[in-house]
Amino acid sequence: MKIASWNVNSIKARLPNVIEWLNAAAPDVLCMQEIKTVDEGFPADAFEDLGYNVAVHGQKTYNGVAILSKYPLDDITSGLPGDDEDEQARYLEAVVMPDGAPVRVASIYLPNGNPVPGPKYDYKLAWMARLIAHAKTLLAYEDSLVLAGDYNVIPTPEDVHDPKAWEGDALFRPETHAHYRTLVNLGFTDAFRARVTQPHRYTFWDYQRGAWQKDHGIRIDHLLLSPQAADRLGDCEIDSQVRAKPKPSDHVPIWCEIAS
DNA sequence: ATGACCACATCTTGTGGA
Repeated sequence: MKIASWNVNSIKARLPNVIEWLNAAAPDVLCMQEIKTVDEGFPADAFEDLGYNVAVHGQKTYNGVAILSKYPLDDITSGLPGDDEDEQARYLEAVVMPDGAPVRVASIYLPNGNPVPGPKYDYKLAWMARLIAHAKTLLAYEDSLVLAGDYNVIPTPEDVHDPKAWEGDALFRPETHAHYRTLVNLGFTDAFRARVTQPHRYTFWDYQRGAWQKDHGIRIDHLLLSPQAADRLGDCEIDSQVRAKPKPSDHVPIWCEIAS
């Protein structure tokens, strides 16, 4: 099963790009982030026409996540558990059954957290703490689990063009790294790093300052695998060339294969 | 040339993104 994650930065602005990529890459599952629309505004028909089932957790203007799947989507959870007051649509989870064995998939849009310090950074760290707590629950199921999404975390200095320029940023701060390591150390495998050791491979290039042309990027979109999924990991790649298309998102898709 | 983006809202400018 091929599973992908892509922060599309508005599904309405990006629909042609997303359809073109789906036709070329043919993932079985696509987790999308920053769809920037309510559920009713999501172009589900366009994806159903391509053979996908659709689950959406939308929000007006900001955030919003979705999952497309060639297989039916069951046991759907909308919103990250742990805070009933949290209105932001940043988490959607579902179970797919490609061949009799369940694969649980989550589409994650982790808060950016800038500026630091401030309430946005406090929210980021609190959100990460909730994700850690929920991930513990999910790992206890001992099924294949893929936490896919835009983590807004640059894991190491090798994952950014100019580490010095990012010192103190919410994506690269020590507290951010500590939370991210706590999550990974629950037993997850970073699918990309399990397959590609080459440094300076990125999933995001800013629209500004010619970042794409200069390859000034950051690696912040990640596929975290439970042990059961990691045991079945095949290829993992970043489809960087998507960034060179007309009207691109500032993020590109990352995908991996999970064998049956 | 030391700058340069993009998407959304009900808008001609501010906010948010990373």
